[in-house]
Amino acid sequence: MVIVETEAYLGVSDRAAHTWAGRRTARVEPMWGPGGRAYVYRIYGIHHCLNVVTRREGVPEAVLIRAAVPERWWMGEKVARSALLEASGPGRLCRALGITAALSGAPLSGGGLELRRGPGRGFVVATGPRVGVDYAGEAASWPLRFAVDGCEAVTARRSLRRPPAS
DNA sequence: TGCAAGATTTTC
DNA sequence: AAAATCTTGCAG
Repeated sequence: MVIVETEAYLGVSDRAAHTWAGRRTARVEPMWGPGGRAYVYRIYGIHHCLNVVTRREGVPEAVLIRAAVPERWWMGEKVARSALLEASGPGRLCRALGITAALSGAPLSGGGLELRRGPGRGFVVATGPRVGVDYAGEAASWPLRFAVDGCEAVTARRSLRRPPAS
């Protein structure tokens, strides 16, 4: 799959982050570990969400993976609409990839998960506020969501903006 | 030990 | 627009 939508969560100063104000519980422990590992949590009792821990040990920042598309579609081939949207949304993405909380803390290479640089091809990255964090006060308006502009598998496209024309 | 709320998805 | 569904975190 090729990741097409992400959100950043900025450690202890980000009210929308699970590690806001230095929270450190068993659930978020992988966030506090070294980068390059997964942080997976269950949400609403039903779904799972996958994050990539990004910083060094002790700095709990991560990127939430919200949507991905099949490589074949990304390379221009046609795929069924159901397949295109199979990993659209953080919960569906985890279900499509078989990711559960059991993988929280696992390395993103060699540990059952494989994350690598995708085929970058002159796409436009749109930005906007993060989804579902209205409770986070000012942080709710921070433009920390990033997505491939115009991609149908990207969620909540209404709130996304293209970068200023160059 | 109990309860309110949630980084969502699906259906009415 | 609202339910489904249950874990986490915090209060007591």
